[in-house]
Amino acid sequence: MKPRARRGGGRPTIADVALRAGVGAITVSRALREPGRVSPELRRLVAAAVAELGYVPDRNARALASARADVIGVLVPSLTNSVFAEVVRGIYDGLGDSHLQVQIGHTHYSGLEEERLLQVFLSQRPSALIVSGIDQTPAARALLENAGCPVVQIMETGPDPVDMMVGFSHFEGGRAAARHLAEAGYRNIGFIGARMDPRSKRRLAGYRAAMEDAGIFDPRLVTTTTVPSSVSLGRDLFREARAKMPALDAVFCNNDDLALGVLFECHGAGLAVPSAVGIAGFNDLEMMEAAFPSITSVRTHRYEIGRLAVSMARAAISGDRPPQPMVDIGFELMPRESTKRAR
Amino acid sequence: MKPRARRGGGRPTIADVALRAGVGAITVSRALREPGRVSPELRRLVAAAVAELGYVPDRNARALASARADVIGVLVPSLTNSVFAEVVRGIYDGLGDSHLQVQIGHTHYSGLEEERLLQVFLSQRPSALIVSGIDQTPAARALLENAGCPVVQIMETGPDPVDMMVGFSHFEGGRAAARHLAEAGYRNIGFIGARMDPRSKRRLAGYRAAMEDAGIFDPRLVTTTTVPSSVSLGRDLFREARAKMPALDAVFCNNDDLALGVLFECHGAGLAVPSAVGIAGFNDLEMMEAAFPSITSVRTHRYEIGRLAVSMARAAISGDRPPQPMVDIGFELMPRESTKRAR
DNA sequence: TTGTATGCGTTATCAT
DNA sequence: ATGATAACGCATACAA
Repeated sequence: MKPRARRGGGRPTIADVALRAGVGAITVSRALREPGRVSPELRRLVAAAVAELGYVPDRNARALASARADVIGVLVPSLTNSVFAEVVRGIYDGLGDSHLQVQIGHTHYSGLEEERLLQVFLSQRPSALIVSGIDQTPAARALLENAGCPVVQIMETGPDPVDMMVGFSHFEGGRAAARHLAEAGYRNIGFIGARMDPRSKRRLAGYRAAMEDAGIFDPRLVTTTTVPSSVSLGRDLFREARAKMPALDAVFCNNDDLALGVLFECHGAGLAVPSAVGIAGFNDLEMMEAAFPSITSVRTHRYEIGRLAVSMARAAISGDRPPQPMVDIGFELMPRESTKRAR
Repeated sequence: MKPRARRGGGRPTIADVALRAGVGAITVSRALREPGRVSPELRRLVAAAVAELGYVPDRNARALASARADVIGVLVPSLTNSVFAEVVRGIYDGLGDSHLQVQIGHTHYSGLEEERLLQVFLSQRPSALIVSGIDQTPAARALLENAGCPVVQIMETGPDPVDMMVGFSHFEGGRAAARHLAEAGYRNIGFIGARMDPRSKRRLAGYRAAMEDAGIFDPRLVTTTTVPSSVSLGRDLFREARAKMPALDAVFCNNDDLALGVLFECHGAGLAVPSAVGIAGFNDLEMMEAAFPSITSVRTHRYEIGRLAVSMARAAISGDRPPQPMVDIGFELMPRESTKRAR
């Protein structure tokens, strides 16, 4: 039977390299993936042949043969949330010179969407999976447990990790912020929250705990909505909160966007910050320090979470799982002008 | 010879489906990809078998066999820049129900890094490529021209597209902002710019053109740095600009982060906005409208650019290239309080 | 340490 | 419209 024309684009294959180097194809394969298992001499020959031919391994063929794609799947709620944008930056940076590729999926804060994306991702047999939060649906949880690859849950800590975990306690973060406001001398400290995803709810719980500790909790101090967060929403919610509780003299905001909105609303309404109104945010975006007055916030280590998640995943892929499968990376209260109340 | 155990994870394959449906494997393949070429009857049989077995096609095998991955490569400077985060959101949304996956690469504003990523991406034979800007290195340009897949350049318009293009004129955007400030009655209108990537430079050129038209250009009005943009940098640059030109009565900022910084610096220094200082930004982030006073900006249609780029790419993949390979999506000047100078 | 034979799951080619 | 067969390029299993 007559040999057919090659279907591929004529790119050099591993066989071409092997021929050129005068070795077997498998030796080329090994020299590229596990250089330690090939003699230095052959390794050199292979490297030379690769360079001369401009050989680039075909990822698709590799994935098919090994039943494993060099892909790390990442599930985040949204990339326009700059907090997750920074997590993703940390993830990319954590990749370093590995041949791993990142595949990002947006859950849009939906557990069902997370489930669906998990199915899609899993169908490619990723090398590892990074998912946001600890509130997966039971189905998603089952998928993760049977993923057959390392899994890292990020942004939060909690009991019962699927596999590995890097994050911090949003409850404690919320509590620290509220406690700070109370200690600064504010008495009617409101909570303003948008979107109210699970992490926001835990911040609210932390706020409540601190308020109850100080004996100054009042449910009317809490103003939330499921609407996505924005600066203008911060203005709106603050107006709403003040209408409900005119005595309000401070607010802890769900996140920094809202806090910025509150600051602008105060400017607009002629309310002095921090003397008439204290403001605290969450996440400590860069602008908090630059605002006038500068805004108190809870710094979260988003970039580091991304980096660490990848490094744990890579370790697990390599077979040496981190001794510490669960890392609480903490947070840091950043007290600033916006909560310096004159007593 | 004895049959070996299956290497794969035991997932049903196309052969299993074919057996179950009582058809050939290729018919299953076709029924899934080009239903129109399979008789309705067999199509039904195949669909049933797929459902019963829970068959999911193996992307890797598909990519290997067809020499084409269902991946659309996207190259952006950075994801922490919220402008590009929104572009990417548009891209994902534009995917709709297609089976395409997105692969994102960060060039970090480096032409060389863009070249490198292009090599990596190309090695997977993507279905399409979306790249940012029009300032590719000659090598990158050559790679794109020989990519063998549709290419969309985004964010800018310009002569000589590689293939397709969606964007707007940064020159005209900069010119419109500067002209607006001049028409508002400001005389000593500064330009503040960070990073100064090619697009920023074109905005600067637009600013200069408008200033020269008005006969009020002075090189000392321009303050730039290659440092990445941030709110605090906006404060610093504005201080620097004022030190250089005490008569400064307005600034057009490279982007909204800087503009916000200028606003805060004015607040801190007791400079009234817009009466003492006019401020205009670029991109029109959500917070511009919510700021106090609200900040004039040039609205750019980032999300739409992402959506459109994908829809053009998808059309080209399907063989029907858009009649209009080059789309200028425009921009919109958003005049606000920050430039309402009392004459 | 190196090589041989074989399989990975799918699609392109060609024939019917 | 449907099917048989041969790639696709690489990695696994096993032998040497």
